[in-house]
Amino acid sequence: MREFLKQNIKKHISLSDNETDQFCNLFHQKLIKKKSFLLQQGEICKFEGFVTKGLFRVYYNDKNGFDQILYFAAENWWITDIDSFTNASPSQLFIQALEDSVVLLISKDDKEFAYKNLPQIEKLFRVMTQKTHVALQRRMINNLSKPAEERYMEFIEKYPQLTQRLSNIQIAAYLGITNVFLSNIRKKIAHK
Amino acid sequence: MREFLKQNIKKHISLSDNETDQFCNLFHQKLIKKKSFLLQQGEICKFEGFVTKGLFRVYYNDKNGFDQILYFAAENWWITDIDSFTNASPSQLFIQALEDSVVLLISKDDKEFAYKNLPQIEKLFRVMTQKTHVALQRRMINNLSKPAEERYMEFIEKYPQLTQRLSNIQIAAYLGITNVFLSNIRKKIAHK
DNA sequence: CAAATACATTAAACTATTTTAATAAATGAT
DNA sequence: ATCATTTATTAAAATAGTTTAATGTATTTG
Repeated sequence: MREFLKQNIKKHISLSDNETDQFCNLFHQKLIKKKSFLLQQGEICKFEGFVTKGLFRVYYNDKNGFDQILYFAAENWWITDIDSFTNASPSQLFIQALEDSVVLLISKDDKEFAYKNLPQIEKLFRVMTQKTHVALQRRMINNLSKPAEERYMEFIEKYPQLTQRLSNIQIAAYLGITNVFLSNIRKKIAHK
Repeated sequence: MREFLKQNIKKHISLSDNETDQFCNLFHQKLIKKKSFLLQQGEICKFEGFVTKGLFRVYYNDKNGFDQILYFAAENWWITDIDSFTNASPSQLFIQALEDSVVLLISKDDKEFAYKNLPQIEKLFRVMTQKTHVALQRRMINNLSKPAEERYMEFIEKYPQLTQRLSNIQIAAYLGITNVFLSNIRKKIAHK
């Protein structure tokens, strides 16, 4: 369903229907089964994606085997490893479906084509990257200045629907704590 | 000295001399004395800046009075609170000179003017924002997956010149630890 | 140059978070 | 339906990092 993609684009910039169509036609749909990977550590990320159904986690697996989740992407979210994609360097990240999912993917060549031929697309990605960056900056401040309990409370408040769809293991990996410690936090909160 | 700015731009995109000049002429120079502020919490950030001399810290002061440094900006680095600047919202951040400094500033209106009249500027900021975002993403992974000692070692390795110019208090605030704990780490390292 | 302020180090007590391990409940696969 | 795997919880011991406070040294500032 490219409709969701079109709506999403128009949330960021104003774009003629014609240009919108041209751009959206560069995307190809792909189905990803639960637990399979859209990207694995060491691969070069060759796509930028838009989730139309399902849920992904984008994470880093450190040398102790510990997963650190950078972000989740459910319906209407974009996913890529922007580092690997833009620099054509081996990715440090995994992108895995946590549910049976559907994404619309655009290749690097087609994106370059869009930059050249659809002038507004440059603005679209400038604006989107800015927003993503602001979000990450806010999260960075949060992570560094607030204790885990507060971060957990804010997470379930901010993403109630996502909380339902995620295991506590995943939420802990996003918050940067162990699932054991998250369990303690939950117990403490429940007693209030 | 707009020369540094021009060189910096050409590191990101290719731009005609004419366009480069037009864009660079939109910047105004400002001198900032050591310890004074380019931006304070609560203000709306009305500029995007390029440091030609000196050193700044961009930081968040949390409710416990603890400083959390988002990044440093020395010569040839850009500074702004992109959140406050793009959304015209009150900033959560302080930007303070740690040395007597000089910056080139562009206002929001002039930047909008550039977006409209100098088509390549849209690309410039898309590319720069992408790079900034990649850097922050890498730092996020680092922060969450490595202990403070390792992060400190990597910091002094990656920014040896900056290390010389910064107090350990500032470095600790960047690493997200107390200066007391940094002192312990340094002692431990010295004994090796 | 003297006084005041900022900086770096150390120690001791404290708190947040991890690690390991065991158990029970929920979910998934054959 | 059954067996295996994943998930959530709990407890106990260990570790990373904070807090407070004291001390000496370096750096500013009047």
